[in-house]
Amino acid sequence: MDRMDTRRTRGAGPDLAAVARLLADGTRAAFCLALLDGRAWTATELARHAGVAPSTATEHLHALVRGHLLTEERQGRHRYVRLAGPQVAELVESLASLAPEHRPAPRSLSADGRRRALAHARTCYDHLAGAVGVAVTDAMIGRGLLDPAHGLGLTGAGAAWLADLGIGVPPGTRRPSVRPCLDWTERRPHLAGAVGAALCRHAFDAGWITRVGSTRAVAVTPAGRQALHRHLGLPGDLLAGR
Amino acid sequence: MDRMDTRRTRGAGPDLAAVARLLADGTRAAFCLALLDGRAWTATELARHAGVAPSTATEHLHALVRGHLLTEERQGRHRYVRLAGPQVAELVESLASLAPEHRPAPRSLSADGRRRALAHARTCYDHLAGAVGVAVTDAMIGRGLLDPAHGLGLTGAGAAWLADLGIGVPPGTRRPSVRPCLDWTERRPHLAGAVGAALCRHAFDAGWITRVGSTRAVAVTPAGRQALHRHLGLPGDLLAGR
DNA sequence: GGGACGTTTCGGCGGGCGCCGAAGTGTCCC
DNA sequence: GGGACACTTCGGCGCCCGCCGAAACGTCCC
Repeated sequence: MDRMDTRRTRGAGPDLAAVARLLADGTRAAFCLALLDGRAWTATELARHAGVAPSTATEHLHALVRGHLLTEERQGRHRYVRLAGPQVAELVESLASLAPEHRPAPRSLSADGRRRALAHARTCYDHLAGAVGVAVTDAMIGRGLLDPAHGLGLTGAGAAWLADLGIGVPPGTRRPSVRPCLDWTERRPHLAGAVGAALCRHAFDAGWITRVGSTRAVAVTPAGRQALHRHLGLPGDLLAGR
Repeated sequence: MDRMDTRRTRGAGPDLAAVARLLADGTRAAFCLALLDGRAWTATELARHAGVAPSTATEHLHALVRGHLLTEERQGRHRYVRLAGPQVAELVESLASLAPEHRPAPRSLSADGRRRALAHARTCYDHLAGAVGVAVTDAMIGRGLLDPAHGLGLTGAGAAWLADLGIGVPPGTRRPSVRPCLDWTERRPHLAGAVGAALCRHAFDAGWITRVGSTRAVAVTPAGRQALHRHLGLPGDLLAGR
């Protein structure tokens, strides 16, 4: 029997495998995890982040762009890449959530700490996730700012609340203003979409939250605790972390 | 520089890549797509389905079980495997939804037809998805059988409605009785969880829907159209497909 | 123009891994 | 017991592909 015949593994096969193969490499996976912060990175930044030569990074980025997981944007001698969309971010998140690191009974103490920090509060693409993200969403529903009956649509009161905080939501965006996004720790929808992104950006700008090191985990600052208590009635102990 | 140092690709790397690598092979992907019907398959069935030797299938199944994507159950000389849970099914679905086959502007006419059939109605793990699945869920919300305010919880009227149809939902199950599941065609939650599974099973048993060939696509039968119109008020033309 | 720098292309190397067939183990049933 | 059958283990083959460094290309800025 001809060998070529049996080697359909890498060649034809279901298209599903082609997408998975893009994320099956440690370096490309590291790129996507880094890009999960929603920002655009240059090729060199990603190369240094993952610890590979620039030429290697170029090849990986080509593959990811060709596979429609990333979009690129050239500016002068720089090449910026970002995740191609929320679906890609969700895919990366759900892959990570099935990894051994996030399975019950974690191995090491440091891994456990990392896991808990991420479960508490983190960015998911461009909005807040984790226990804090879910708590914020629940509080907004409880105060009538979001309408759970219409896919977490923004109510009139919600729009006023945002305006009151000085949070503007770009109206021209194609994305639905709010969109539920399942959380891997809570398995419950939380606030994504344009509103979620705007809220998250404001929380960073106003110093409510800060990034923990260079990870996706975030910490709620004392000012953030105060603000979230005043504006949403969230209890201080929930936001204290741990 | 030592070569071992730079070869962290396959070895260490982010755990995300390890999960993706399990689905990055055409044969393993074919296994998971087949298992997406929610049933348990034997190793030999899967081997024949994917066109590989039994020994090859064994190795793949070991990898998938070790990676917690599949669970196994030995019965006599048979080894049954099934997807490890709804999260895995969702992962496989979202990988497939990002594959070129499901991207806008499909290539061939046959691929287009397949795509449309799947978009219309299909099984997703153990419940209904596609336009029909979403329509059923919407109708149930509209009739007060599901409560969108509590994560698509079953209302009292909903429980009575199910009982009236003779649909029993196993109470001992750990899974939440209803659970939203995002649809790749509609990008909207539809009815999953124990209730979704029971409803889907009943629809098959009562002859409301039938499988199209050996794919995951399903067709609504004339009897099914009648039943869905009577019990949920769904219009006949929506269910006619195409 | 010329140097600095971000990015790309290309060759070459080497390990990982998916494939098979043959032989071995366990289960079922006559 | 003995044969059929589902599954597993093992050895070997060969391709895929990720890695690098060197050199080329573009852009920017002095």
